[in-house]
Amino acid sequence: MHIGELAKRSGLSEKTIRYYESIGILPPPQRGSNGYREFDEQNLERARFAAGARSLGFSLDDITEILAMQHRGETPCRTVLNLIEQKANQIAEHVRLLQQMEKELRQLYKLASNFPIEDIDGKDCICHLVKEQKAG
Amino acid sequence: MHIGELAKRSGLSEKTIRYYESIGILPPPQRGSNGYREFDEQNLERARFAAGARSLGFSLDDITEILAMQHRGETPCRTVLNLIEQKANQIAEHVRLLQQMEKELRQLYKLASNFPIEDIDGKDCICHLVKEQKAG
DNA sequence: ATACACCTTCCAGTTACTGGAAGGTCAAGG
DNA sequence: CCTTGACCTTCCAGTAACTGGAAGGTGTAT
Repeated sequence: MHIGELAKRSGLSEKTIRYYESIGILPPPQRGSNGYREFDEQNLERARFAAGARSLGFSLDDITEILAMQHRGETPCRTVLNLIEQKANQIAEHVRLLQQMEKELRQLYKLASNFPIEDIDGKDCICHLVKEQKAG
Repeated sequence: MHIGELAKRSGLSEKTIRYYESIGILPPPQRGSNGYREFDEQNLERARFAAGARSLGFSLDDITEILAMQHRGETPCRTVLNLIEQKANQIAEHVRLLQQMEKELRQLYKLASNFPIEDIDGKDCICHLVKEQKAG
């Protein structure tokens, strides 16, 4: 299959497929006499693995490592399992921070809504509130 | 004050201060006879505003725009107010996606924990689960 | 004299792509 | 034969927001 079909079936864009090839996540495929890339089912598997792992939040470095392990004949499953747990924990922490941030923004909004909106230099300007944010 | 003190008092790193100067978020400051940057309280204000806005999740583009409005003598407050609301909504959506992702990862982890961990090619390998993720 | 912190510039790298230019290939229609 | 349009190619540059590091000057204390 050509790159367009692989893109459709794997969920990656054509650009991304070429990019992944350039950084070694996908192997250089066969080429037709016209220079077009020719992909087989194995390429599709690999592309789908990459797409799935990315959509779970794994970095390209993680993916490279997992694929390299497979290539060396090692079983990456335990590694993947560990990565999954790590990633889930990282996300939980990330969510915590974002929720904190959202709360602050909503509070700021509430506070600021009562302010004279044209007061550019006054202490009641929103910009002054923003300044207090972290480095009060 | 020199860059080190500004860094401490604003919460930005020295690198970041130079970077902000290079892209116009901070103005080119006075220089001492030795070439060292000399900052005043106004620079500190501006740096704090930038730090506060960044910590609320605003982009440097947002910040540039707000500062430019101030510079033009416009009152950025209404714009800032709108941005705050927008940003809060974006974050809420982001959180929703991340939580979905975390849920998927935890499910995957649970599922995978029961699998024979050394099964590299079998259908029960974690890697096969990962592949099903988006492009099943 | 030398150690040390502090400052300078500049270049390159990070992450994961995306956009666009300039051009070759293939099949169908007129 | 020509054109249109979809599909493919390569390469270069840009994104966001910095960070790291090299190579070197400055200020102060011992």
